[in-house]
Amino acid sequence: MTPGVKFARVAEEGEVVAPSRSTSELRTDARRNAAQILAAARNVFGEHGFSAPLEDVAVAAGVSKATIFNRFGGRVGLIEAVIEDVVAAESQRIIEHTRSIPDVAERIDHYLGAIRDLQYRRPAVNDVLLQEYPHSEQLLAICHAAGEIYDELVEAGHAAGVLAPEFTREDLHALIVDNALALKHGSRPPRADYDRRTGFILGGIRRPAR
Amino acid sequence: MTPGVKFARVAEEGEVVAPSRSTSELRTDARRNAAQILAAARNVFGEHGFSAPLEDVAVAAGVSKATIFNRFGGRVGLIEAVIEDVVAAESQRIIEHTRSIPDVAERIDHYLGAIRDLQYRRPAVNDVLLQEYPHSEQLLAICHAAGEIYDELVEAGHAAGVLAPEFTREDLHALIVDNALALKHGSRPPRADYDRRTGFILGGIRRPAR
DNA sequence: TAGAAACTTGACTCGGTGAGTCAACTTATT
DNA sequence: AATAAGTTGACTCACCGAGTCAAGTTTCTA
Repeated sequence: MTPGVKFARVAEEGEVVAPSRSTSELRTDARRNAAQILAAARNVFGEHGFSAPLEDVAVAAGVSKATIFNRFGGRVGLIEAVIEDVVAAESQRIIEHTRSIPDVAERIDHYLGAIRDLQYRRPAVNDVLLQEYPHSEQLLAICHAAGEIYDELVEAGHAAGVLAPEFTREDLHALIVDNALALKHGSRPPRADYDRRTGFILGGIRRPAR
Repeated sequence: MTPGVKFARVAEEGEVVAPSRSTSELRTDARRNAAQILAAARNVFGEHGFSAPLEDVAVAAGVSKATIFNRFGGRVGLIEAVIEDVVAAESQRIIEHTRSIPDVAERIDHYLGAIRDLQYRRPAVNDVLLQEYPHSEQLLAICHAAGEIYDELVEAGHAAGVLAPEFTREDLHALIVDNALALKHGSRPPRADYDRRTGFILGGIRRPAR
């Protein structure tokens, strides 16, 4: 294959074009390497964020860095291939669960706690929040979903009188982004301290139910 | 003069050694340049923090970068020459004023507001907080003073029951450091938003007086 | 006012890090 | 075993500001 931009796509189940040999045109060793790279990327990106050196991913996959370029065209392609597993799925789950909580105050408490938990456990989430990486479809979808829940929570919170009336959706966003910056550039505090601080934040923006 | 580590000290008033020609051994052009560099450094560091390129300081001073090395030996020397004006004086003033407030709750509110104000106006403060620059005497003095007032405020706040009982001095430090990180690496919000958020933070850690 | 020392500076080198490339080699496939 | 696909070690490149130095300029002194 001519090396260059036209790198092969990794097998995805429902291959639309070329029905025969459905899963792939790749040679078996190449397919195996691609799978290993994906697995390694999920681990390494999940643990260290999307700015982790590709070299690290390669080593974890037992493969050379060049192979990542052959298969995925570089960092951007690799991120796109794993972002769903590393970030999108979990954040979607949080949003859904949040929506399923009937009590408004609890809903707010839950969302902030869950997001902050995710930020703590998955640095890659912070990379997404800080928009450090290229705007792919998934990225936009995630951000859109987040923007929606911000609005819902803030509006419902005001209506129910359980949120400080002057608290805006921008404040909520800032809260989360500032935390992303602190986690990304600072030292991560012990979990107990972090959770206690989550409590203080909530205490500052919530109001006791009427 | 042989260039190298033994760069000339800029004239300080009370020259202890060499009483004759008290203010300086420097040639007049060198003295003028040094003054311009100091002025430029106060501006540039004050506005962009201590990590601003020395090139920028040089340009602002109407001088070449090499001259900064001749006079101050590099970034560290230059920071030491201006840190008092850029950071130490103002933070000392805040601490003193804070101590002069009789009411504990007001004292806490004032300190947090004033520190956050300083962080917003003077990025260099954040560089100091984040310990990004060499540990000079002044640095240590500033940090020591800050540590003291943390303890005082938290202890007094607990005693008076105006601070959440589980709030620690580490929490206070984290609050301030996280804000430093957000300001340094993120986008600075409009002032009104920033101040509103200061209010939320206080609301989360304070308790109404008995 | 000339000679010497002090001072300045443009144009360099350097350093550390990680992205991205490619010619030569290896392996699967037919 | 021929061929094309795939892999890789070793490279270049870019970045970006710190720090250096030989050559030129200014001040000082006598």
